[in-house]
Amino acid sequence: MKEFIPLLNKTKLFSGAGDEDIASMLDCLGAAVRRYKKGEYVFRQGERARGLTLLAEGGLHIQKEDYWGNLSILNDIKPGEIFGEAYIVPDSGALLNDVVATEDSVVLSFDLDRILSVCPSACPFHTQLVKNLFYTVSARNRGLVRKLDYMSRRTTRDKLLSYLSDEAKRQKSASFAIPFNRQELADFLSVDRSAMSNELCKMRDEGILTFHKNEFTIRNGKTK
Amino acid sequence: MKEFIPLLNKTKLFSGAGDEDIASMLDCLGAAVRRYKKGEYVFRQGERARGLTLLAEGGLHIQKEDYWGNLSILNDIKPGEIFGEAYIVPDSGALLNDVVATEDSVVLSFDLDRILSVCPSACPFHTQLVKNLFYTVSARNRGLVRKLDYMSRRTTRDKLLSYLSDEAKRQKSASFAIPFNRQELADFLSVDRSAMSNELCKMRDEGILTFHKNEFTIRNGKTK
DNA sequence: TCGATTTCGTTGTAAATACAACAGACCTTT
DNA sequence: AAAGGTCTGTTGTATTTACAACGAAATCGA
Repeated sequence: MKEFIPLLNKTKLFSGAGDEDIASMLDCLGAAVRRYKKGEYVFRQGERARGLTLLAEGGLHIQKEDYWGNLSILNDIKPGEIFGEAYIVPDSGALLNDVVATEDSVVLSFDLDRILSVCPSACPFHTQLVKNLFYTVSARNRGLVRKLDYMSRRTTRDKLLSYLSDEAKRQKSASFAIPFNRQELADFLSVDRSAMSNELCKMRDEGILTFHKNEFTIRNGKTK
Repeated sequence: MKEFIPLLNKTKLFSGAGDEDIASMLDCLGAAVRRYKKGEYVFRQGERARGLTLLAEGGLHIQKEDYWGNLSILNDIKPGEIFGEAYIVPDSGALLNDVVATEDSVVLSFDLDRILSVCPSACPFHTQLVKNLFYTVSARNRGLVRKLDYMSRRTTRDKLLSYLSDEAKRQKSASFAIPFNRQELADFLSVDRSAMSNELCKMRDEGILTFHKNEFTIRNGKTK
């Protein structure tokens, strides 16, 4: 378990913690390691969350598939990020989404009940952990609002531009990679893949942007 | 200020607090009262949040208007609910949305800095407050995910059905009122008002639902 | 290296949506 | 009661999108 300390040191959840803090938290919170092959489900819609979970290695998609097979991708999770954090409170109900490994992944899970209950003697960092958790949930909240902003655009082009320009701003570069292939991007923005592909090529021909696979470059300071 | 204690007693934020707890919190957190006429802005996009805010009376919409005048309604706030809670953490950046009073409203605001910093001696309830705050942000988080679920539907009909059936489930009744008129509902679901009105009437003619103004009834246990 | 699979772009058609314009119902105010 | 305004439903048209099908390119695995 100690092999994860260097990683955890860089996460927002353990921000401000020393190695010895993290070691005692891993123990106090009953951390467990799970490994998933690409394509395997970490959680399924309708389940109860089993605790706070953190991605150590690999990649995940938070997504949902309806009865007709339509896939909708809510979010992309990268190493060091937590997920399912909105379900660690009582009465949060069943999970609304599936969580799927997009590559071979390692997941750490922490005991549900011990996180929000105080154990001041054993874990001096516990207070800070709750605060960090709050920061993280707030950040997720703002991220969801940004996604709603993309989705509220009426046309595929506007959805694409708002997402891509936001991503450029977030990565502080006009050139950036996105964590989706074309089909996944379409499922993320809830549009048709072929229509989206068409629109991307039109924008490329108009000189608005260039791309190669999942690498995009926005031209002319188009940041709206 | 004490006139708000009965209201605050019923809010999730002060859940578990006694009257004396609330009174000392109001003092400790530097609560201030602001009043807004219908149509006035409580916050504007791009501002920095001034603190944690709670709606005491009236109604608010969290919304956004783009350069072309297209309105997008993110959320509806009712008395007892807090808003802007995702911005009380450091480095949260500027507000992404406007907050507008949909009727004459009374808003309580609490001091930003004192909420997450511990003041154990003065406020025995402070620890519980942070926990309640965390619960509330988590609940908001899940609400945003639900909204993303409506918005990810491809057709106006599916957007309407997912929203209305979800609202029926939430209000635990096949008959329920929504906090929007037609134009606002369209701006909430990001669809055209006339097309939406058309679709509503078609569904009524097909026997899927009935409505009168903002009162809807879903028939035949249609809850998908 | 070769074959199989996945990804991506392209096209055509049917369906759904946005937009504009308008009429009637309803509400408020005087 | 009348006038003015708002809200809602309706219709027609232009635009946009979804859907299906296919070929080429890239990727993967043996």
